Order: sequence, then structure tokens, then C-alpha cells
Amino acid sequence: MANVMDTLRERGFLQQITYEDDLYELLGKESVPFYIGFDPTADSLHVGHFMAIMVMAHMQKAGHKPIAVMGGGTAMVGDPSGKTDMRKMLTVEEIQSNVDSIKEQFSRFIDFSDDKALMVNNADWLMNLNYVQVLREVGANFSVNRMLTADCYKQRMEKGLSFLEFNYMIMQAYDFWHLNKEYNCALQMGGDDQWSNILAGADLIRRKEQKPAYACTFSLLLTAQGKKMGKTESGALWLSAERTSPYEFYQYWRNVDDGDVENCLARLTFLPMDEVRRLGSLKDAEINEAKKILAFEITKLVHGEEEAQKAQEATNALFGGGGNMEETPTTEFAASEFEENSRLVSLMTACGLTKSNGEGRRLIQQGGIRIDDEKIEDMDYIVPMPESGELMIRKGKKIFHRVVIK
RNA sequence: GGAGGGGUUCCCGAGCGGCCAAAGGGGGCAGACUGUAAAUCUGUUGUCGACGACUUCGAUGGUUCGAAUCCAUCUCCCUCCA
Repeated sequence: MANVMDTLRERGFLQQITYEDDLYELLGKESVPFYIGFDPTADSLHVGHFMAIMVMAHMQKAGHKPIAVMGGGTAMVGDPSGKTDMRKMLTVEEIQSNVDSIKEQFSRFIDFSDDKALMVNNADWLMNLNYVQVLREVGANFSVNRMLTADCYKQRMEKGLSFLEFNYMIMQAYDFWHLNKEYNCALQMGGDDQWSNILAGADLIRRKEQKPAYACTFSLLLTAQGKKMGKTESGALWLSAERTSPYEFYQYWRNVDDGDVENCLARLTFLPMDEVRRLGSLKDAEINEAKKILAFEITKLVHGEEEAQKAQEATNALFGGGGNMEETPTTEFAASEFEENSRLVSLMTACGLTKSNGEGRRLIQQGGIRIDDEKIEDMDYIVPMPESGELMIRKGKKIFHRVVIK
């Protein structure tokens, strides 16, 4: 059987690995419990997490045992990595409710049956630690001098770093140690921004247990421009349908840069690599086919086949002409409600297409608004009651919104 | 605890009594060009039934005909000393 590490490397995940040869050998000969941590700083996972989940899934397929760690305890501290400012502190209640929502999402991607994977919450062991005891047990093994040279702290030396956040690394190291003792977890994986945190844990285990422990990071999902992938105007690209509709989700991938197609296919779908390379090498207009496949595949993984179909149909209807309009984002109005908002600018605001009437006026002025394919040029346009009971507002080239009168 | 510096619109960052709804950049949005791509160019980017009105420059009071700009108090942040 192929070694997962080969798979992961071929698909472009791997960034940094400790004791690479030893780890390779270990992964090739036995089932290795490994963990990835997820901080519950929001009530939904986003694309960045999704990539980590893909790694887990590949690992699980290869027979290794994923331990998904909810950072209910570490979220109390807040990871300073990659942050220029201190995060806002979350309350215990917020964290708990986030953990609950995320757990639910998780089980869609990883098979937790028959003990094939585990989900644990580090609050369970971190919250009741005794300060002095931890200092003696763990703190003695950390050199402040060395910690300060870690990349994640370096960035913060200019802006300031609180003692609270400084301890994040120790908390995370403690997690790894705990999981090592409890579940024989020998490998921690994570985004490359977690490198120093992961190393700290692996070092701790080596010191405390005299056992090998490995660290492995995957490169962050970046666009060809070097920006973080999965950012939209409204923030991150979420995995929950409530936060990012399957249609929006699909559209995001349908619109990725040409240069990112292959990378996304490799990392965010399970398509065989031959296929990935073929699709990624398509040129010019042809690469649109690859983008359709990409969008469909990812949407299928995240929202299920049915939702992916719907998103695709809606897209065909809007961009291809004809077809099923049912799945376009829609706002329903009672007739009276519609009358009250018959000014086009207020109608658009009521649909959430614009944030203010002023924005709507601007869009009309600039020729960015069409109703049923007819460009509207009057800023004070009053929308007549549609005979068919519905109309389609188009904002710019790509955003469609259906208005239905109940 | 002492000394100094600072909080400006989505972000960075000018402005330091009227000409300020506030330069410039980034980001966003729209238009042109295209392939629902990128790059480029142009416009736009507080709210409002809108050539005018209203609300913004950490918070609250005050000085003034007039305050983002001056004063007082408060609050938060940063730097140096301890």
C-alpha cells in the first residue's frame, strides 16, 4: 500500500516535517494516531479548516487514526500566531456553543464510527490544571529565550504580546503531551503557522517521555497572489449553509484564478491526480470546464451531492440561459410589503443586495443594475408589480436575486 | 509608580480652528475589455424620498459665531524609566 506521505506530498499539502525519514517509515508500517487542533473561535468551520479535514481524511483512508481536538481550552487563551493584534477574548459560553456547532459539521467529513477517529475537547484537561503544578511539570522544560525566537512571537514583538497569549504555545504543547500519554498520539499536524506550537509539543514529549513525536505542517491555502484563500467580501468562506449558501460557495470556486485551479483540485477534492493534472493544464476558455468540476466536487463534499446539483443548476440557469431558476437566492414579499418597497433602491436594500439606498443609487447610476435583463437608469425607478409574480434583479455581472410576490 | 507618544471613516494613514463627509494608499463595489478568470483602464466608496439635510474623527462635558482640530475629565493602547 502506498504511504500517505507520498499522497500528501503529491497533492501539494506538505510544508515542514520533523524527522521526515523516521516518520515516513512509521506511517508505512503501522496505524498512527495523530491529531489536528481546531480552535472554536466561530460557530462554523471555514475553508482553511476544510483543507485540514482533507488531510485527516487522507490519513484516515490510509489507516491512521485522526484525533480532532476542539480547542475549548486553548480558545480561552487565544493563539497569537499570525495575528498582529490580540484577539478579542471569547466567553466560556461562546466557546462552548461554538464547539457544539463545529462538532456537528465535523462528523460529515470524518468517520467516527468504531473508534476509527476521535473527537476530544482540550477544555476537559486544560481547565482544571493547577498553575503551580503545571509550572513545575511543564514550565521547567521551556526556555523563554528560545520561545521568543519562535516565528509566531517574533511578529508580535513590535506590537506587543500579552502574557496570556505567550502561554498559548505551552497550552498547545501540553495538549500534545496529554494526547500522547492518553492515546499514544505520535504526530501533530497543522497549518504552517502552527509550526512552532507543534514543535513545542513534540519537544515536550521527547523530553518528558523519551518517546519520538513528530510534527508536520501543511502549507496554507494561498491564491496565486499569495493571499489567503477563502476570503470573501463578507469574511471567510464558511462551511455552514447558514453562513455561506451552497450557491455562493459553488460560485466562489467557479471563479477562482486560473492559476489556482490545479492546487485546489489536488487539495480540496479526491479526484485522482492524473485527472487533476489534466484539468489543471487546460488553457484559456477551456479551463472553465475544470473550474466547473472543481466547484461541483467541493460543493458536493461540503454540502452533499443534492445541494451541489442545485447550485450547478442555478448557475446554468443564470449564466447559460434557461433552466431551473428555483435555486437562485430569493426574497419573498407579501404584495403589501412589495408596495412599500417599490422604489428600486429600497427593494434592493430589503433583499440585502445593497447595504444602503445610497449604494443602490450609485449602482444604478453606474449601470450595474438590471431587472429581468433590462438595464435600469433611473435612480428613482419605481418597480411595477410584476404580472408573473416574480422578477429577477441582477447586480453587476454575477449577482442575481429573485424577488417573488407571495 | 514616573516621563513621553497616541486613539481619524472597512484597513493603513494625512489633517491640528472655518475652504473637512475629511488628502493618499489598500481593500470593496460598478463600468470597459474578457472566459462568470487574471492583468489593465475608468468611475465610485457615511446616511437620508438627496443641487439640500442629517450623523461621524476613543467617551463625556466646556471654550468659540464656528471644533477632527483648543481646554477639562475619563478611557484604552504604545514606548522609555522603575
